[in-house]
Amino acid sequence: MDKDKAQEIIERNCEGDHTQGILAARDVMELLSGKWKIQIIATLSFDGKKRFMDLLRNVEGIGSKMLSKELQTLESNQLVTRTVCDTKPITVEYEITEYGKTLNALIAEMISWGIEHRKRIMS
Amino acid sequence: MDKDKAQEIIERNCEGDHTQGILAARDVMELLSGKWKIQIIATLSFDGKKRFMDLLRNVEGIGSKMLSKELQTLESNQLVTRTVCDTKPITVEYEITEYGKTLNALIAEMISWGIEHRKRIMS
DNA sequence: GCTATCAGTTTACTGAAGGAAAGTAGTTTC
DNA sequence: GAAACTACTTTCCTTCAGTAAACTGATAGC
Repeated sequence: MDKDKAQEIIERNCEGDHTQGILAARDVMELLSGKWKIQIIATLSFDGKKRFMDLLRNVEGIGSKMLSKELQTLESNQLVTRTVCDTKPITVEYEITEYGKTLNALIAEMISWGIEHRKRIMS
Repeated sequence: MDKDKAQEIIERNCEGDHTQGILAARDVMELLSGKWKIQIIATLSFDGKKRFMDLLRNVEGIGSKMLSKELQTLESNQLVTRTVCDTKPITVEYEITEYGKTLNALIAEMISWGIEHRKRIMS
């Protein structure tokens, strides 16, 4: 999203009733709420498909209970897909969906703002 | 942020170690965590400065304890300013800072994604 | 004196988030 | 037959986010 478009969205929300916009932003926060969802989505976005154990190792600090729960809600929101592979022992692959990829711009915005924020905090 | 820049950020994170990016995104989620911060920031961004009671009325559903607590953390993060006015009875004005305004692009991105998401959920 | 407004604080409670560790179930390797 | 790997699930526990309602203390109007 370019700066003019961002400004346009903000301005559209400034005239009169901006309940819808705020509700929409709130939905997004809820969808991505908690300590892990962004990390899981980002990992799958950056590295491509991964198995359960790979995620357990790559998403630093998460436990199996949390990972399993978070993956379920991400799947129910159609942000990732789950594929059982007929290997021995069975493995399960998780991959980000096309829809999940539409979050890239938002995540990129978070990363760039977050990095600037870190710089500000440090100094 | 335009699409190319978003893509560039994502790609930069894809090569090798992307811990910093994920940590930065996590920071942002933490900074904006909870049910109210985005709503408060958005209200102050859209409508300009507001007093405590105005916010209590405008941020739908919030109670005075939460509002007071959230405003304190937003102030400590330099996203809003608090100004006591020498009126009778005293009033306090909250206003978004220049720094807080740099969140506009992120909030706009959330709103636009959220609105598309709502459309998808409805149909 | 009674009520109301302003900007909160205090107390007491509930429910959800999250962590640690053990258990389940199938398969393969030693 | 024991251990190890796969992908979880279950149980138990603690901490924190959030809510409701009462209270504070100053001022102002009726």
